[in-house]
Amino acid sequence: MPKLVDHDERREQIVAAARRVVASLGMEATTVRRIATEAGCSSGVLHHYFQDKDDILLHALKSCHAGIHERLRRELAGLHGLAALRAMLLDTLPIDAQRLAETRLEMQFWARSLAEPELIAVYLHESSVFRRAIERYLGEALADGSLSAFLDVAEAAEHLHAFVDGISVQATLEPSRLPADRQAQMLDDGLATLPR
Amino acid sequence: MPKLVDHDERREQIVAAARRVVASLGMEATTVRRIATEAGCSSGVLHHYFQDKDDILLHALKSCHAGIHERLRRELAGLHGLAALRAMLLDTLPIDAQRLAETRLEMQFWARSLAEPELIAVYLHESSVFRRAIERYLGEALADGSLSAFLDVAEAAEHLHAFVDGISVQATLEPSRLPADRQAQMLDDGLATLPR
Amino acid sequence: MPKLVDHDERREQIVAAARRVVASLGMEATTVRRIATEAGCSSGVLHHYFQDKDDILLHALKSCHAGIHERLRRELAGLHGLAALRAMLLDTLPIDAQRLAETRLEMQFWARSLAEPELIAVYLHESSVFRRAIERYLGEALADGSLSAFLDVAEAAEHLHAFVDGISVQATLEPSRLPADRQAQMLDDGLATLPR
Amino acid sequence: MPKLVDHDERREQIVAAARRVVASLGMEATTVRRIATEAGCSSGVLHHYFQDKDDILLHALKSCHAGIHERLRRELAGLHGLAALRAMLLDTLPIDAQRLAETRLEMQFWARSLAEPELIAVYLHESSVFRRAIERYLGEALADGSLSAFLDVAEAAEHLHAFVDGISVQATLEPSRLPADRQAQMLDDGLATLPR
DNA sequence: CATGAATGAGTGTTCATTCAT
DNA sequence: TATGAATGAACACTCATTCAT
Repeated sequence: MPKLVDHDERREQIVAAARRVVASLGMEATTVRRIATEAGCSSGVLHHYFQDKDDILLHALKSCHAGIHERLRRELAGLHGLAALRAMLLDTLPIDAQRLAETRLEMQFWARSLAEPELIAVYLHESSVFRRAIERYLGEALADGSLSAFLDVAEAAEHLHAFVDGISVQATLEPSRLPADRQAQMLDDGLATLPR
Repeated sequence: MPKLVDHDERREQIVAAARRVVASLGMEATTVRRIATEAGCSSGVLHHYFQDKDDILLHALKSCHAGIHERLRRELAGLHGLAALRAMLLDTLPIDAQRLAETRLEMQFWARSLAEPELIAVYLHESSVFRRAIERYLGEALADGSLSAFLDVAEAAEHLHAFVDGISVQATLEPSRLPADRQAQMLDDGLATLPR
Repeated sequence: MPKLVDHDERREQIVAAARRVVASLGMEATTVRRIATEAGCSSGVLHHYFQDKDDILLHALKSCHAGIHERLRRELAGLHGLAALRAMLLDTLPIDAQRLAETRLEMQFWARSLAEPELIAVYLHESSVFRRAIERYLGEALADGSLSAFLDVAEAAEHLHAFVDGISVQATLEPSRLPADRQAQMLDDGLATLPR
Repeated sequence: MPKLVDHDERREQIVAAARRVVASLGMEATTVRRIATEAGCSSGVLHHYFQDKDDILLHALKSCHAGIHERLRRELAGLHGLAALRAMLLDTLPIDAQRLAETRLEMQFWARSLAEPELIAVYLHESSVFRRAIERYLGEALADGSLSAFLDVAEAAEHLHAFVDGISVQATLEPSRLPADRQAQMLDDGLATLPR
């Protein structure tokens, strides 16, 4: 009988380690050896589970996205319209250590994406999914009368997307200036500009 | 002191080369040799003018900021209030090749900043200056009556800053979706939410 | 002892796989894992049957030799003198896919032998056996009068050995220039120079 | 002023080191570091002069060929016909330490060539040049009457080429059995079979 | 000042080998 | 006996930096 290892679990461990390293040390300081150390294994083992370093990093990014989706699924259960919209947008902001790590990782990949078409495709897909979710909740808000029927949903989604990305950037680069409550306040103010 | 002039000129050449390399190829592909090649000199010469690679990159970032400030000084001459505000914010968006390069460079440094305190200090200062400029123009708009006296200037500046940063991120990662006129439209829509 | 049969059979499978890999991909591309894959088993199992990689390769070489001997035994049955000599020499030339693979493998081991005494011993033994066989058939040819009594058998054997090795090298490195019939023609021409 | 280094001379030093390493230790034990050590420099410097390891090895092979050609040019000056032919063929045999090293290197590349099209092209060219030289000298021998007019020059060249390659292989794998005088004797015996 | 050759630590990756299961 | 996960040394190669010229 072979050594019993849950292949998928092991991959997850490595990917989680990669996420931690990228988020905390940045992309430039992220080496295969450091990921291995963080994962508590030797460097060679990473090549049993991933093709190469890029493969690990790509999975780290996708894992981050998947984690966010999973969390959203739980948190948005039963929510609709503006309530769902606010919850979702707030959830993507770096309002705690976990989310800050996610945004830091995302920003590392933004930089890398600008030189790597494969990565930018991942971002574009994610971005599109995110905007469609915003549009859905805006649509619900329109339907239940909490927003004005004259609202251009697509445009508003675009605005909100840019807005929360901007907040994320600044709250990540200068966490002390934009603590969680400041971010939430900004978000609520932004949502308040939507026509009722 | 003619030598000194040459000296500064040479530094500028190198810094400009570094800016081009970082903006076009990304931080990871930016090597001292490539900067030297782009600058049309040998790799060794860079260490006569800069302490090390980090020093070059730091100056590249500052040079980018200085260039923007210089441009703003020219473009905003004679402008006040909302007109100045719009012009300034529009000027930071990636609406043409030059500004796109600047944003690409900035985003590369965002990622690097997250692991380098010295770089983040540069960002924080720049960010603060930018926000104060926004506040000044908002103040002028308040004074000339084009904006409601109830506007919280600091808060609005924060919002606008985040908003244009968000637009920048998305227009840089997905230029086809957010061409110049879309960006301008978004900016104008954003400004339109300010209370009159 | 049924286990023993399995044991030897398994060894043969591995050795045969090793021969295929070395002959087709060359020594440098021959890894334990590739041999295992080719043999249809895991990489770890190879160490149950062989001490290490060198041991596998050594057996691959010996197996190749044994296969040739076995084939010669069948093909030379009933043949004597010049007929046997011609058949044997022709049999070692890369005149078909099987023999080409054998020569390719042999050449891979030549290179490796130059740095490994243990391998060169195998070659020397094989070489000596081969030359003695040539001498035996030359002796028979002398005895039956098909060759001149003045022939120096040992010297002629040396010549023929070198000659067929040379043909093998060239036919292996440039198969298109020396197809099977060309090789046979060269061999016959070479044999024709023996004094009658 | 830059450090004065004769670029071509440095390349030659490295190539010479590579030749020594390949010839003495074999291809498998030939690492970039070992070549660097043998050349008396650091491993990084090799990449200033060559693209990669393959490039170094390719140049080592070509350098070996060039060296042989240069030597032949000197040794064959003024020689014609059979005398030139004998001198040339003898020169390629591993009759001394220098030529043995050359043959050992060549055999390392034979093995490697079987998996690398680029290398085999080098061999094929060299092989063709060599055979044409043999044909030229045979033609001269025909013309001056030292060989029979019925000789098939192309075929004889092919034979001689194979023959000296075969002698080389055996003298390299078993130097004690085929010392220089034995090789010379075999070559002369082989030449003696040419029709007068 | 300028050059670019040289260094050597560090990178991603491969691989024979070991060993818990 | 068989597995294949794990190890870690070794590899080719890159690169910021140094320095003799």
